[in-house]
Amino acid sequence: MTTSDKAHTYTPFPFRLELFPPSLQALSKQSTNSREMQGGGSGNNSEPIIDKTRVLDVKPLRTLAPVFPSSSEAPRFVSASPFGPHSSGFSPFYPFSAPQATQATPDLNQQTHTTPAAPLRSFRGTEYNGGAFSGEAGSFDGSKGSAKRKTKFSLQKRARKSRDLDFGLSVDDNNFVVGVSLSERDDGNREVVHSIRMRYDALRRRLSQLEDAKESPVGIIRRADLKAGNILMTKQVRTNMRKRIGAVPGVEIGDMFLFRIEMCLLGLHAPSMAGIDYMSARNDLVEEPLAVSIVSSGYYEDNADDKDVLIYSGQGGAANKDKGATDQKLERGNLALERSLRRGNQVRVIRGMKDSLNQALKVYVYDGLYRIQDSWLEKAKSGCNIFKYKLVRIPGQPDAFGVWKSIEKWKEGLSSRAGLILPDLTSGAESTAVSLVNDVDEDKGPAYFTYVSTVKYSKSFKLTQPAYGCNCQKACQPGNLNCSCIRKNEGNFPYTANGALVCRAPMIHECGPTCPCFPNCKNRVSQTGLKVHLEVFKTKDRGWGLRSWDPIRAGTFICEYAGEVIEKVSQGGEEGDGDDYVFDTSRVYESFRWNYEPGLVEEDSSVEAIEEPKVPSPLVISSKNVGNVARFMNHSCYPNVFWQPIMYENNSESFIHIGFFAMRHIPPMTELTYDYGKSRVGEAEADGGSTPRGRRKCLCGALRCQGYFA
DNA sequence: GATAGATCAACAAT
DNA sequence: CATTGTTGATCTAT
Repeated sequence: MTTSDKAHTYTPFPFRLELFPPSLQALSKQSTNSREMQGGGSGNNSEPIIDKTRVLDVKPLRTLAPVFPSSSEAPRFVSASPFGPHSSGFSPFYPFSAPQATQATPDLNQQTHTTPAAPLRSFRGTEYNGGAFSGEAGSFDGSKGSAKRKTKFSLQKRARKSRDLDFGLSVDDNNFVVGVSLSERDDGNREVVHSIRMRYDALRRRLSQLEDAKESPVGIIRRADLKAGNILMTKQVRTNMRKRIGAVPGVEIGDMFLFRIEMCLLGLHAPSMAGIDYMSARNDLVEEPLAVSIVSSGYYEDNADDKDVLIYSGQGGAANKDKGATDQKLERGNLALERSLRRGNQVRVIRGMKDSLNQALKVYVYDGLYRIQDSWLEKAKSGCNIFKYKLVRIPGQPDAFGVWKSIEKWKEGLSSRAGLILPDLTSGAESTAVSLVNDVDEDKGPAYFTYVSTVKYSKSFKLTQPAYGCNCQKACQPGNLNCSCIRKNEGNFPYTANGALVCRAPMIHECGPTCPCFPNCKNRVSQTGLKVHLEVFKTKDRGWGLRSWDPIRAGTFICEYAGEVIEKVSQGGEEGDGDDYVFDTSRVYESFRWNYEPGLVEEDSSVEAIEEPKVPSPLVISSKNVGNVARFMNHSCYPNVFWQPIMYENNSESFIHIGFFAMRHIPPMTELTYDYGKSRVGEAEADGGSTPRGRRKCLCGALRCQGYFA
């Protein structure tokens, strides 16, 4: 097989050769070698050698006659798929040094995917994409300042009006069903993928919230993940339904998932449970199954220690309550993997592992494309035969699972973090250490400041409105409307059982230090300190930034904005004083949609939660001299973190805190960013194209970067 | 009191 | 249309 063979096969997709040019050749050679070696026993590599002589009673897989000449590596039957995986949008990410934008907004850097220029924007207000609520954002164009409040209410009305037609399966004139066009259901892109993911998780959190509030007998298993998935599947809010070999448009290496259903909705891995996804491949000679993706979840005895090599077990044969373990058969997924080995096909690999923050939960990472290099039969612990497949990662792809592995080692102290300056820059002020790292230059740390973990109000800024807490005697129970703290949240417990924020709201009311409920009350999420292991690190061109060693699930509380509440400086030239460390609720922030769509939940047929934050009076916090990790978070026009006002009382006084929450799932080592907003002063100068006076050039790198901020 | 293992209902794909 | 096999939350034992 030669490169030109490939080029010929993939003629419609010229990106293909740009993808992993050196590795393709290298790997082709490898797999050819391994095929040649098959008759002779073990390969010539140094991977774990399995004693094949111990396997009895079963014909070796190798007796299967190859269906195609070995040169037919490139499967013709998929020639119609949009292989340009990240084709157009292929932008490698550099987990340890890249500017945040590369990771946080890789999708927006390129938009030349195969999706036809469908009038996506013309769809009603339920459509939103990632952080930029484009459908609505348009209405903000040119709007200054006060326009925001007005829109907050009109947004509600419009959304409700648009829901008059049944959200069922009917397709409207534009071929859209709930915001996903027909063509996007076949072939996705980054925007659609982000949109579906956010809608899914918002719906899932809302369903969890409703379940939490029900008084259901213990032992009942609640699967909000499946329920949300089922609703979106039924409504056709899904993409990449056309199966394909190779990359899936819109899904990037390193993307993280919490539920199998998420991967079904995105077309990354269709089966909701089975570990092997395959498709029937046909040419003039035969029809045979070929594997397209696998999930290594820990259910079988896989070996997933190596970041580039995965020893994967076939499916079936596992013991369950009705029957004991049996030998696996060479059928379905197992057969597909075997065929893919012969054909040298790429196989997508999703690696599952325990969530470092909660061992009971699982996280999945899309680790890119692998090729199957070998297969054999092996005795499982049960004594039955199981198939084993050796998958090797195609070189040249950005690290994904490898990053997680490295972090594991840093945590265990097996290898130290390169460039570590301080193991804990908070000197114990936070319950979780915050690393200080610079692997970019010689800078030994940010300028001196005093670390505090919460916001400090001076006397004159105390709010004087009457403050009262709840009277709950234990932990506040979701659904208990006798709890005044819950009533203040419109009767909804603001957090799921896992502690994720369900919805944005004008204000979140938590139980305060003087509420009588137990300290383990789940309505104190923002008061229990840092939970994720954060790292302050030197960016290439934007000073210090913040990122996490732990995966962060959408809705997770990250930290609050600590500092000193200050009297708002009269706007004007004075801001040139150089206080870059200011948070100000009165700035103009990009509107975006994060909450669930009520039309998708029976209980919420006509209620729409208002998202825009609302504080009684502008709150300005300076963290220049006194602050916490939040002061290191950089701005992005396409952020992955948002702020949310939170109020709770202490000794009959209410205080507002600014909490930061994850907008979407954030894989480890991805820079955390939020929208700094724009000050209203100088807004009129903002149309000139260049950075207006007093503003700062934005380096976030997002496609929709506005060019400046602050 | 973390933590591993057992249990069980859910449900998309076939 | 019934079957299949794996999942994620919860329960139980250590």
